[in-house]
Amino acid sequence: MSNNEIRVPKQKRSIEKKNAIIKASYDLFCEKGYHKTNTAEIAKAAGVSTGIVYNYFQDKSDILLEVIKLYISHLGEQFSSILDGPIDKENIASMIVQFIDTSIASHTMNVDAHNEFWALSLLESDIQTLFDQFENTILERLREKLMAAGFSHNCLLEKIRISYGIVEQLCHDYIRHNITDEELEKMKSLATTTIVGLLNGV
Amino acid sequence: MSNNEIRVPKQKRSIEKKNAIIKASYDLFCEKGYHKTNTAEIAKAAGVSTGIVYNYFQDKSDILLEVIKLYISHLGEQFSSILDGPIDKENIASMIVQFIDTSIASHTMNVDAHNEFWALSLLESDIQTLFDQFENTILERLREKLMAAGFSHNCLLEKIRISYGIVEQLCHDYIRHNITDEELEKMKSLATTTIVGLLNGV
Amino acid sequence: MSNNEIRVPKQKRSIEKKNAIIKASYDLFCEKGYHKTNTAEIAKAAGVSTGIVYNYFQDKSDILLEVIKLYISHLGEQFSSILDGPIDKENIASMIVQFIDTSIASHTMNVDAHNEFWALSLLESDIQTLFDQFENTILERLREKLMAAGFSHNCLLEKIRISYGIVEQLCHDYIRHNITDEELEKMKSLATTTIVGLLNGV
Amino acid sequence: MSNNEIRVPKQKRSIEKKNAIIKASYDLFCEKGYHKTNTAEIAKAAGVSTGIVYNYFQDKSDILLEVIKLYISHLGEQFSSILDGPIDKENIASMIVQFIDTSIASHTMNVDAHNEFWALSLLESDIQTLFDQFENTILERLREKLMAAGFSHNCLLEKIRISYGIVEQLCHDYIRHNITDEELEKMKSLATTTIVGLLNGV
DNA sequence: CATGAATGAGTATTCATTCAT
DNA sequence: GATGAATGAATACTCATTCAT
Repeated sequence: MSNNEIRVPKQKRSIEKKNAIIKASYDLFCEKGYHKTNTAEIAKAAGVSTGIVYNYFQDKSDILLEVIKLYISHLGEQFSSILDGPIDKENIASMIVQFIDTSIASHTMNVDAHNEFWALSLLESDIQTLFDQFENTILERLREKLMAAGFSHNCLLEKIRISYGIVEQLCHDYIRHNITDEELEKMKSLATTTIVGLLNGV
Repeated sequence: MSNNEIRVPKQKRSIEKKNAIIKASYDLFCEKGYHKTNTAEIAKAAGVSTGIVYNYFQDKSDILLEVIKLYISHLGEQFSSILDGPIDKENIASMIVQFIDTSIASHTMNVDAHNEFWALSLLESDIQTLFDQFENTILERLREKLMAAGFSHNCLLEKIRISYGIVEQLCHDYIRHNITDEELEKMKSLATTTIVGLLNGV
Repeated sequence: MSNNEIRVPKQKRSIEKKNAIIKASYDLFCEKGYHKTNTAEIAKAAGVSTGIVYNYFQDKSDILLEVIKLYISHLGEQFSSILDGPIDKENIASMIVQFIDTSIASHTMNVDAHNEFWALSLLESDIQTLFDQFENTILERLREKLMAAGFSHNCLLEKIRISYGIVEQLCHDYIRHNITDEELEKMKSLATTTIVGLLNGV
Repeated sequence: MSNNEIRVPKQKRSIEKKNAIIKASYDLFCEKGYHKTNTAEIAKAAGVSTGIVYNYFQDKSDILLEVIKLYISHLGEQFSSILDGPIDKENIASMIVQFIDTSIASHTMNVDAHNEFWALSLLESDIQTLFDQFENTILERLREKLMAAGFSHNCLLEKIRISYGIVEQLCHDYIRHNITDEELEKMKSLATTTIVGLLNGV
């Protein structure tokens, strides 16, 4: 009741400290998992006392939320070059290859983060919402890009969702090592062809 | 660690007791989640003492493993009618629709179980392996079926993996309520067409 | 939610253990006060583990409630000889003297317990209720006794309440050392006379 | 312990600040209780920084002591009209009624303050001493008044102590709602008669 | 085999007090 | 003097696992 007054740090030092806590938590959650990381460890890794953590965060799950936001912003950055760049209807295949490669890189770069945060998103609706919003934003931006590039408006969002599923499955199979490199190449090729066909279809 | 003498129950009563524990755990994990269910609750729900649980299971995570196996066997049963039945190359579209509907039903029937166990699979490699094996088995059986039905062997497994991703994404979007029923119908239609094209493609 | 199942111990060993916890808590609360006694100390003093405490008690304040009940039962016992014995209208004065002496002895015997538990009764309504019930019971039993002894029914309970106040003040003054022994004797004498007059009055 | 240099504020602003802290604490202690009020809340309510509190007070319990003094001075004021006014031996009954009414009003006005501070007085000897001194002062002043009004010197202080106990019990019963309004009236009447008799007695 | 009482390590959070600025 | 960010010790309660009976 009384101590709900979480500081919104405006001073540079405070912001740095809050970010240090988020960063330290991010690393620990990836390394040990959220549930197996305790607040004392977070404070120590961030170079602060245990008490001060609660000046910046409501509770431990509040830290998690910020960590997830950080993770999602990383994801966003990785796709920004594609989403911000121009799309040419003629070169759509190369753009899809680029998207696939970026997705694979993004998943591979930090498998632990992906697994941990994705798992937590399935368990906590707050986090689920964040991921859903992110996914929707990305897909919507893609839709606008593709519309601008002259692709048919017909069922465009649905086509993009299906395409997104194809790419996700590809990443999933790759990360889990269910497939060989040879298979991956075949899948990439098939995926690209399929998506191109889908987008160009009626 | 030293007490590895977990009984493999052969007596009928023992087997029933072990199954009761697994069933009770399954229900509780779906209802409350694995982490929020404690062993005392499991024992009580199964109608046994807390101590006896450790005669049948190494530890709590060992119970989880059995529960996951049960869940996976449920999943397998749901797809068995499709996988056991005949596949006709001409009617492939209707078979795909059936597969999609079964997948959606399977996910929808117990969203909690799906979320909970899927999340745990991301966090524990033992469980991940079980799911991977299941996925591989299903996809392999599909491949054999499709080969028998006369589909081109060329990249067939890769095509199936991509198709599987399309269906999973569809289920995901449906469960998360990101899409309307109208969108769902469009996606089902698109998905079917795309998969048919994929399987019939070069 | 799930662990509200506080055992009501029926086995002899369990009852002994529960009583050991209550007794140890009683002593510690008197010695250090309720707030400055932690659950680890209670468990240690009772010769049990910290965890088992929560098999018998809901939480720490639940222990306090039982301790208060024990204290009140002690108080009750100390007055039982007076409340159970016969009262003769002619010898009412000596009975009052006896009551005063018992009250003083009761307060003096364990000043710490009196102060601690009385203070807590002012801060927690649960405890206040227990004390109020005790006071009401005692006064009611006195009323019945006095009625049986032939005292006027008129305003009898009110007279008893006032008399009770006189005795309490006396104990209070004695314990706080506000008064000398000489004063005490004078007050006892005055109190007795006043109460006798009150009870015999119209 | 080493920093005993608590400032005795002489500047007007300092005194105001100290008083603001005391006043804010008084209100908070009544509202939430001493233990459930933290120093950050006190500082905020007083409009000062948390650090400055320790320039004026040794520690938190030192604030409490000042708050108790304030409370006691409030109590004193409430009785001053009676203690300062003239007492006529003939009209002693009405003066007693007035005293009773003032006592009840005083207790009723802020039951929380009464309970909280009275409880703390039982737990802390410093506070106990303050209350004892107050009680002794009041009773002594009453004694002087009554002597001046011509009442017998014989056992006068003892008579007053007993009378005081009667009034306190009355307030206690009233606050705890153990008694009905009808009972209260009877008790007030009986109390007055008893006290008058006591003071006029040998 | 079976019981369920007992263990005790583990953890998020609070808050009086200090101290760099 | 004044600030309020920072400290870190303290504590109730949980729960997987064990073991005496």
